[in-house]
Amino acid sequence: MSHFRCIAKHPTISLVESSCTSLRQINQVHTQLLITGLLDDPFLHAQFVASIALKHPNLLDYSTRALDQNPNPTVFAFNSLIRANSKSPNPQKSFQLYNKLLKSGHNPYPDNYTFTFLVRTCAQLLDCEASRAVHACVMKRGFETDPHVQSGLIYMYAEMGLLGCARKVFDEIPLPDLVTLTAMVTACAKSGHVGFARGLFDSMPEKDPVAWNAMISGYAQCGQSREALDMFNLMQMEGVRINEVTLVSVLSACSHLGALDQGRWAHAYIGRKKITVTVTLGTALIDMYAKCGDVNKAMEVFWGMREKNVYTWSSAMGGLAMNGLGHECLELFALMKQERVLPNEVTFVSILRGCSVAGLVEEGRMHFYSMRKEFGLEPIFEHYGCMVDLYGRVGRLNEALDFINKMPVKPHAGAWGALLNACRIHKNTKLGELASRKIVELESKNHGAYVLLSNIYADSKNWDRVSNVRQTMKAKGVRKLPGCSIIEVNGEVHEFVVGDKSHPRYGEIEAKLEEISKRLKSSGYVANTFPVLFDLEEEEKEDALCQHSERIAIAFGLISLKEGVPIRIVKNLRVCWDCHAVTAIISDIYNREIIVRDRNRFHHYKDGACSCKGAFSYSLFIYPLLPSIYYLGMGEPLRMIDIVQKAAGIMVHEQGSVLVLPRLLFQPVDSSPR
DNA sequence: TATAGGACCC
Repeated sequence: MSHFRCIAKHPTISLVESSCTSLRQINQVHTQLLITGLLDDPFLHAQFVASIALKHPNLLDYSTRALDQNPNPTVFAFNSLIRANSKSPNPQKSFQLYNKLLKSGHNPYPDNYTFTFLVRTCAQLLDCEASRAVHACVMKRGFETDPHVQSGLIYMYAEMGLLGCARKVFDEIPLPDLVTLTAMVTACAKSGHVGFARGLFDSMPEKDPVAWNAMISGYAQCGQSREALDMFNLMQMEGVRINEVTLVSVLSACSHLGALDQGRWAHAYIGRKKITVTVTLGTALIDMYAKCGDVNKAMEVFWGMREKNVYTWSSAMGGLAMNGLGHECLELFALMKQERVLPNEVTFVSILRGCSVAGLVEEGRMHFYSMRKEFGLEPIFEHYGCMVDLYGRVGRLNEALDFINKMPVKPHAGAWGALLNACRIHKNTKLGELASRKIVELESKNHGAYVLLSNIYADSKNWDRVSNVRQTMKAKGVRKLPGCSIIEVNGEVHEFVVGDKSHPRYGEIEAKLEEISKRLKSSGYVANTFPVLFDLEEEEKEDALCQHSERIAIAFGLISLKEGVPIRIVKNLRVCWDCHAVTAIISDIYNREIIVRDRNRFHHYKDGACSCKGAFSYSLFIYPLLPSIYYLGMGEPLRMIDIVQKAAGIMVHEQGSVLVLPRLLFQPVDSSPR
């Protein structure tokens, strides 16, 4: 049998890897190998075990059993199984395999590979004790000088948040090489010390694509998306080879920034360089397009993908829900079930959000209960929050409260937040007080809870209490996050904060803001001076001219983008009511499409209307009045300009009686994604 | 066989 050692892979093994997709086919090959006695060869046996373990992670039991079918399994066979298990839902099993390896007596001893995989298991489990034990074994067996083991240990400690330990391993390496340096760069970035990671990266005498990718994904994961893109540009300038991993990180950064141009460029690059669109890369593309507001393109990518997994489906469904297309999201779920792709927890978050934006309470309930019954998935906080939102938004406040009280886990701030928001919409002061008290108990610095509560008091003209809330906030040092908007112009990302005057073109921006203000006035717009909406950003306004970050960004978009090019803005907070109204009017008077992504959804403004419909009121920290007036007394959208004037009238005269209309009246303004 | 390894909800 020794001749098998001379060839890279036995043809039968190649068969397992390439064409065996079903258990039945693998069984056939397996039987063949058993009958012919080929499995008695330890080398071939190891190849067989390894190929099943790594290519078919869902058949781990099968490959584990196959390990026993050779009396002298090699350490390679053990290592492959340990590796496969470290990535599985039950990583502990790799420890059992390690014990088995130690007990198997004769030739196989753990080697450096064994430990690089065991270390991954520890990182997966976040088990400090196991980590220390594994590190001790590494020392005992003398592998502490192996660069791969070293970098594995660095990775392990970083994953556990023990950067000090990672550092210690690193410092003991006399001459760190590319691999260990890269591991340390990753460790620093993962622990949030991305600046330090960069310093280390810059000090590296040589850098390969892996090192560059580590740095880019480090920035992307720390939320420093702009730096990630800068790094990517630098990487290109240096002529470093760009691969799939690079592009996934880049697309992820684009998603966070809403940098559609850069994302499109990356997509075109993939096409130009004929890079294979794998499931991961395709999913990253879908996510990018959806989060940049181009849901049509996201779906185009989705339909074009041959292979789709649960990530792909969840991503597309989440994108549809986020863009207000709840019915389409549910349709997609039906299709997903038809294709027999098993949903996971994340899929259900998308489904429930879809139900929420479409106002489908019963359907949402049905899906929520089917999670456990049909799919054995335990609901997590997000799902409970979605359910409270589902009941609350249509005014079924008691059911929402009931739902919270019956939660098998301690209700989190998000669940109470959804209720509080519903109380604001439906003017339930008493329940609103309860909800906000609960939130503050859980998160004493949750500014959203204070803002919403004060809005509820303001609705009932209880000004004393409004100022009480404001005082409490001051006393407790609760501050609102500064609003910040970004806009991409010619592939460059510009960032504006409230009252920002730092931009080099601020002079032009200011002139544009004044012009906008004038044109708004002449179109009949009355500036939002209603005391009803207590908006903390109000305090930060510097003059009569609205200085909210998205307005500055819009003004900049108007002066710097060609006519007809949609203005795309990404905001870190929710858009406020006034900006929402104003943006719609700007879209009309400047005949410009404006797309704003706020904290968790999209607003597509066109010809004076916004696509968000009722979805404007979503969870915590929102200004939910608009949708109620949006469709007032009509089956179809009013022009924004009318709405604003109407709203002004209504709000001035009848603050307490703005009606929330049944969701059935909401007509989609958007086109269908397909 | 290993270092980067990424995508869906947060």
